[in-house]
Amino acid sequence: MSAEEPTIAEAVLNAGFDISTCPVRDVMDHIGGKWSSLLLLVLSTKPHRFGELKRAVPDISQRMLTQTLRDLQRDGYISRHVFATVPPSVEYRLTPLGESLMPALTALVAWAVDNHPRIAEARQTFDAA
Amino acid sequence: MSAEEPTIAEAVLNAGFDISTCPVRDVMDHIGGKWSSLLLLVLSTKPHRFGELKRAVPDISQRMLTQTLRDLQRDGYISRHVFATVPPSVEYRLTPLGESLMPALTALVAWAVDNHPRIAEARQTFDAA
DNA sequence: CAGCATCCGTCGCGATACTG
DNA sequence: CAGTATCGCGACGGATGCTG
Repeated sequence: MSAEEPTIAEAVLNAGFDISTCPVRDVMDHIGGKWSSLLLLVLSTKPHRFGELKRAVPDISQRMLTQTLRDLQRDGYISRHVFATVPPSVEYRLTPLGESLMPALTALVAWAVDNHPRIAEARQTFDAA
Repeated sequence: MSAEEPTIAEAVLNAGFDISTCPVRDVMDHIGGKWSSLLLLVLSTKPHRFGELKRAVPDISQRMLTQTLRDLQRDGYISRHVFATVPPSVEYRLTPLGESLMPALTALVAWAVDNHPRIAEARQTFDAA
């Protein structure tokens, strides 16, 4: 049964991918957002407060930070803890589910770092024509 | 030097991530597109012609198929081979660079398949409140 | 400090029609 | 068969100002 075992790609493809049930779309469409992966990466080092996240990702707007954090929370990647202090503070941290995603995500990031020069080169070559 | 070795996340974060140089953004922003990962997945099984890709991903528009393929080609993930037959046929296949990406990408896909139920559950819980 | 509300521009993406 | 061209909408996302 090992000789003709379908690859992961084949398995997913053969399952068909209706937009409502396809895990690839459901997951990729969310962590593929403009800020999601970056925020997950930041939170993977340690829990952060709202302001810390804003400073860690300088060019994110307050609006998108709030919205992206809520989306990540909704999907169960991160948790939100409110401390009723004065002034108030809110801490965000990865959930176990979020942590379980990190190996795969960092693998992709590591690939990106390694192959970034090659991509830049490919782009130059393509644009030259 | 192994005790305090920075993680991949820390390394990327400490390097700062200007929008022009950050590999995470540069790569994620592209393969995070609506169709990119799906097409790469399809092409990872074997080379496909334009029409085959269209049938393999039924709900993609011709416009987005053309555009996404061109973007993937520009970044060096796939190559395009024209056969001057009648009628004409064009074959797309992964480049070595594209193939080198697949392990990391399929790892993410595998995670998505495994944890899809958990995400759906998290969403339900969140939306209930 | 940690948001929410509003306005507004950009662009991703689909639908349709046309071409070599 | 494998595209290109044009149109249009809706979502994404930035800037600004207000609140508990």
